Amino acid sequence: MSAQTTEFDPVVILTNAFGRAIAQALGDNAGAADAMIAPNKRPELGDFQCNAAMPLAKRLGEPPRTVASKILRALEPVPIIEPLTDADIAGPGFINIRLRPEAIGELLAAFDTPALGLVCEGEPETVVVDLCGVNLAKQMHVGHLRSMIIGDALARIFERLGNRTIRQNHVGDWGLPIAMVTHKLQEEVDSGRMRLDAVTLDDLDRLYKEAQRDCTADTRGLAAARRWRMGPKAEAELEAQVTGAEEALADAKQTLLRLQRQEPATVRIWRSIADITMAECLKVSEQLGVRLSAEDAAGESSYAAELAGIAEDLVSRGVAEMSEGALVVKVEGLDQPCLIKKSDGGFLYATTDMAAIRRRVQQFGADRVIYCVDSRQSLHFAQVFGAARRSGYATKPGASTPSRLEHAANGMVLGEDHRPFKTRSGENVKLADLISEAMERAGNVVAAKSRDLPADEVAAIARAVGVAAIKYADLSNDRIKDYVFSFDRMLSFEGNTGPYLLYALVRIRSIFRKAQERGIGFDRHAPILPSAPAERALALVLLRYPETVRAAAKHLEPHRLCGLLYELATAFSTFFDACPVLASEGATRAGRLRLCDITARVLADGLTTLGIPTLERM
RNA sequence: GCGCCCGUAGUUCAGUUGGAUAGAACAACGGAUUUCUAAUCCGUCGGUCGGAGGUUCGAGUCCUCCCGGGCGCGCCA
Repeated sequence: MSAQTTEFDPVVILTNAFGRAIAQALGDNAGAADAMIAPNKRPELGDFQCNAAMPLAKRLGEPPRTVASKILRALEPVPIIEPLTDADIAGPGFINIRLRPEAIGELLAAFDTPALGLVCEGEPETVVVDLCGVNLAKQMHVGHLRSMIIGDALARIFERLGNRTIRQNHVGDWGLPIAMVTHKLQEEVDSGRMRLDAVTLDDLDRLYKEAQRDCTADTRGLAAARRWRMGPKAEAELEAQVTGAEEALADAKQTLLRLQRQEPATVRIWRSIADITMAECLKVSEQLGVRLSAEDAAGESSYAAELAGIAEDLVSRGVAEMSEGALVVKVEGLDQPCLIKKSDGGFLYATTDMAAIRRRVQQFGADRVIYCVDSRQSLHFAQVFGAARRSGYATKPGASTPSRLEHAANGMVLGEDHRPFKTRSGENVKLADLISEAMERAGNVVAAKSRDLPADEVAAIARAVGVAAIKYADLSNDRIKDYVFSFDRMLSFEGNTGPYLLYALVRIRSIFRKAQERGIGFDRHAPILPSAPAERALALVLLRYPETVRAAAKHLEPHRLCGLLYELATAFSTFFDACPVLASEGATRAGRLRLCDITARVLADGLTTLGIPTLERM
């Protein structure tokens, strides 16, 4: 497949050519040696380099430069490169490779298709992406930000590569904490203090915290008061608190039972809580340009009816066993087993996750399930994945091996003080507030820089710039690491930021607008003849696009694509500065226009693949 | 106590399967605009890659130990 004449990726062409040369020169001794072709570390020496001679030399017991020389003698002519001689062997045995100038234009022309080199390889897979994970009755905060942004980007990357994706929002909508707040809201409504149709998410957030507090008995405080003889008044107060908490907890448990029995009055309250929370969640998704719909929500409640059956199934097949009164599934390689059922008969979130895996793999047909969740859950997922594989829930009907279950763990969002991102008073920052602040700040900058644009367009630009800033700042960092959130840095519009990428794109758009104004036509088949260093450099970055998208998918790392797009924007900016497009003439102008067009399409495609909005002007 | 993750320039971050002289950006300083958006470009300055051993022709990358930071560790979700 890679030997097609339409191949545009010089790495692939060189890998094949050098692979054949290695096999011919060194025979079986070389085995299936990789040609180790890479972009040249030192551009002044060449465009690419072959690093294969050194490891082969070790295996063959010959000096590496001798091996390199043999490879070169066995190398059949490669049309895209300048002829190689021993003079191109450098250092311990690097082979420096330089593309012919015309070849770069030809490769780029082969790359210049609507698909931009990204065709589906092999069978498309069904990929389930678990993202967002919002909890009922709680404001969304920065903790959800990364899961949503990274999850959406990964889903888009898989879609771009031709796979079928299913987004799943594993909503925390079940269990005792939800019952607590349901009960609390019921009390507020019953007493007439609140009207169900006027409840806001802020109200729920407050009630949630109050319910938590109501249900937490201060038994340690009471014990301490008795031990230190703090007086009858203090003891009585604490006793009343503990009694009250026990009652509240009992009420909550009753509410949970009523929910499980689907009692209409209780379900009505719960449904309101769910509706209010999900409306906010979808609003935030929409603002951020995260593709997440109401249909993608599969809450814990949707699995509740399956849990008992799962426990029975696991016991009957000998997968689960009793341990210290609880039902567990032991997982090879882990000290702690996966807890399926508490000694009091209740189920845990691991049980729900097992049910989710079963549905995703066996019902949805997932070949891969990717969890975009906080890295703190890594032990939990190791347990659940292990238990799911053991139980067969992770295996598609008729398949012989389990589907791939992967935790795309993300680090935390930190404030500039390197502590978890909070408000000054120590509260979680509401995601809605964070987004509106980004847009407001972006609006200030846009209004200051783009005075000649109409007000409504400025507002639209500000929204796009704010979202691009937030999302690019998140995506361009290594997913696994904590990252430091800074409005000033992400909106500075300088350096490695979302706005910088957008700026590169709008500058290209502007060239084409000007071209049209001046009656300069665009020939999308014009020969590309990169002669200036900036043109060569830009072309070589463009050719790396498809492989970079694939690498981002392979490693579940969107920041690889961010890095390439930043390099592309930088290469274009340098080109823009050094190579006049419209002021040039003839073939040069036509070729440069086409180079601009391809650059704009790759930039836009890359940004869209990451879920970052694009712009015509800014 | 056990486990996982992280440690790279003053700051924020890249660094591909182990490949040449570890790269950007910000900050600081100096330049560039009668020309397509200067929200830009070019240059200068800045590093014992947490430390010590080891494997290797070659280590930021792999192994061992140590230091520092974060997170997690059966009946919460």
